[in-house]
Amino acid sequence: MSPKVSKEHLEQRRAKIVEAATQVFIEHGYERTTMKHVMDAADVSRGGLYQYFSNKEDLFEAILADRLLIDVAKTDQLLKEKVESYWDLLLSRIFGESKEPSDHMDPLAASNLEFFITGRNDQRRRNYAQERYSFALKLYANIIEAGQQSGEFSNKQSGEMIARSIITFIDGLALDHAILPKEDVKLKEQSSLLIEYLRLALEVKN
Amino acid sequence: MSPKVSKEHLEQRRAKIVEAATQVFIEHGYERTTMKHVMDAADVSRGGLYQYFSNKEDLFEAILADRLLIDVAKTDQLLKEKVESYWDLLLSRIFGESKEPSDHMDPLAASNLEFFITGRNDQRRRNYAQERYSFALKLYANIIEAGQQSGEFSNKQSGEMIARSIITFIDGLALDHAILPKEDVKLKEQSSLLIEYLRLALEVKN
Amino acid sequence: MSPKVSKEHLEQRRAKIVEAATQVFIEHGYERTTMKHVMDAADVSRGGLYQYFSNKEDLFEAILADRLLIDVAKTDQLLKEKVESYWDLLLSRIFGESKEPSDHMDPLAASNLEFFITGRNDQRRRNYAQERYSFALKLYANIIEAGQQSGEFSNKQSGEMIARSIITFIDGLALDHAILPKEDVKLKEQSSLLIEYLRLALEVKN
Amino acid sequence: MSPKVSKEHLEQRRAKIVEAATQVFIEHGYERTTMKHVMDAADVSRGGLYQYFSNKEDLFEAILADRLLIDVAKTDQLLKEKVESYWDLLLSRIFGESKEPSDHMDPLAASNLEFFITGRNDQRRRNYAQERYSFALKLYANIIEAGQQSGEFSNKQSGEMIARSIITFIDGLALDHAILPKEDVKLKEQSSLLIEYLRLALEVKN
DNA sequence: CATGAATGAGAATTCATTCAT
DNA sequence: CATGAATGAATTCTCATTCAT
Repeated sequence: MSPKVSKEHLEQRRAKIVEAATQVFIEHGYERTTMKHVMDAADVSRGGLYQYFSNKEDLFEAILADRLLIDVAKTDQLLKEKVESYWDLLLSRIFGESKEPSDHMDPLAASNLEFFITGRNDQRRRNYAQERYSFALKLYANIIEAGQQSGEFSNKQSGEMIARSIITFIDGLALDHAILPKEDVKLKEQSSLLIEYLRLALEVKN
Repeated sequence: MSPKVSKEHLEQRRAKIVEAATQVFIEHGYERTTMKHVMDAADVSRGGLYQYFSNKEDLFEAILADRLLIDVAKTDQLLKEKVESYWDLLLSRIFGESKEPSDHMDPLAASNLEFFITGRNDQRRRNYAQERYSFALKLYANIIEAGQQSGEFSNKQSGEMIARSIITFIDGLALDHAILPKEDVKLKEQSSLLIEYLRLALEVKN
Repeated sequence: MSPKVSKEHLEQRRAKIVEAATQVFIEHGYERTTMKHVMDAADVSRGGLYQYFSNKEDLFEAILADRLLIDVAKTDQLLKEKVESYWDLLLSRIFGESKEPSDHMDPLAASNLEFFITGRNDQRRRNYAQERYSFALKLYANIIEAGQQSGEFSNKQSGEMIARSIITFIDGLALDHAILPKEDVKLKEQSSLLIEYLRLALEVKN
Repeated sequence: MSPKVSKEHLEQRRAKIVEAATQVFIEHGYERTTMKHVMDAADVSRGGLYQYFSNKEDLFEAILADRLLIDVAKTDQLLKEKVESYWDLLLSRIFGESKEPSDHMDPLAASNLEFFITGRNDQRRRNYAQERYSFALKLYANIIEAGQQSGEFSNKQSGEMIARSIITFIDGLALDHAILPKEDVKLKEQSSLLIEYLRLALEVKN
């Protein structure tokens, strides 16, 4: 009994839904998008949608997981390519390849925050949030601690705490960016301040 | 001519609703609380509730406004009492009277963020968010700039940008505190890092 | 124990409510006006309003009754003044003093129809409707029959049936006038047709 | 790809709702019927009902549209069959196949009037009313004008105005029939008067 | 597997009427 | 008498989820 449809076909269909749903979530936010929105955007039937994702939460988590995978892949490549300096590595981790502050932010970030904040009383969601947090924390902390051991960074501050404060600040930026007009957040300038701070805190040589 | 009930009674009733609603919002968050929740908690009838607040948004904004008033009053008093050093003033503005990092956070903060983030596509809500942001920004910026002019703080960094980054970081803390278990946010430690950073950025003497 | 307030005062108050309510009913129609609308327009308190009229239906009926009284008074005067010809009498009864078709209609007529048609399943309302119908019928019929007896009108058609058809046609006009744009109803022209018809049916000499 | 249920099934279901709703509207009138009434009568769930009709207004308009279609079909057939005399055509248009006054009236007529009269301040409803009026007007006017051109009717009166007055009178009849007891309206007799009038106005030969 | 019709719990809001002061 | 706060029944509409075909 071979499956009626190929695995690729299923994968394609799923990918199409994920992509369409991402756009919908970006546009309407997590709470306000309905399964109907997704159905229409992905051109799937109700039943079809539920075949792949058993509810809105599941769908959103799938999007997050997919993106995490991509993110991890990027980081892995980063680690392979450029280890000239941990400082550069840290910057590219924070700001992407350009290693420079930009006035752009992941368009899904707002819905992301929304997802976790509206679900903060739900244990499942809390666990998921924590998992993701731990993951990100480890990522930053590893880089910083490696830099400290190599002597590139100072040991004055705990690497983990610096990592935490990076995440906190970026979360704050994402939040304000979601809520306020661009003129108010000054994404770029604030990012520069963050770099400035890190340079001081880590006593980066150069 | 003679009103049925005294003005105080009305105020009391309103206050009772506001208080009860605050607890409900703290417990369930903004999106998840329903007017029914509030009715039950405040022991008011449906109609009674709607007499005072014409919908959930209105009710929540009333709570925010009430709290802002209290906050402003506190700040005013602060300004009258202690102007020994702008550094102290800034700290008491950030952490309250104790001027010290604590592991406690305004319990309504989470719903607050939720309110603004789920309503980020609503113009009315955006305006409201911006208004509140501007208000807070001015508050911090004024203190910092006064400190700079007095020579207590360095001019190296723009006072306004520092003010912005304080807000961003605090927002990030509130967000993470809402979502993650206490052990992860390390409110107190991160607050200390913030102080450390400000000390560096403002080149506070002492 | 003399009453605390004079009877005139009460009458004035009542009249004020009736007048304001009339305007409100004209503007919003019967179903759509709320007691709140009336309260605001008449500048009375809720309780005050209910003191005079125990509900919306009662209020509306009071308005109708008041207007009927005025109408009856006018007719009485008509009868005293001008009995030169029953034809003239009939016309002034239908079109008012001018005895001529006009493009204007009692502004309350629409709410009137609405009142009776939405309440057509209510026995009380039906009775009231019938009462008013009988009254109007008698009015027209009396004039026509008197004209027939005087020889001014022909006996070919039953006076009562003509009276009925006058009412029916006027009701139809009121209805169409309420619903359709002025251009479509052609109130004046249709009224002229009615006269034309009556002239034929009654074989009016002149 | 394969739809769950046949198109016929959907049509049947829709038809069932329309039919049930028609009965409900006849019984309670437009304003007084609630979607719950319809749900119960049609044995549909709330969601099911809203799947087909997005609100009460939509539902009612659907009923009207369905009936208009039937009406148009009947007229078309009429036109094909009997063009012996325009007079007969006119009568069958007014009174149906029997061409004779009857003491019966479309049971939905009352709700129909109610629908338009309670919605007279709503632009959408007004447009709809006008559209329907224009349609009916053209229908009558066409017949009369054709009769005038053929010489069967006199040109003395404008065909369009006669058409208007027919509609006005029928509307009046429907109104009175909705509100008053049968004994008062005398539908049959008044219809005869209408015929009499038309015969005079059009100077019908025979 | 895919479809989309059907379900029904639940939330918001309105308003006539009552009644304590 | 007058006031207007309080009540709560009633209604509309939405949407996640199920399930027969």
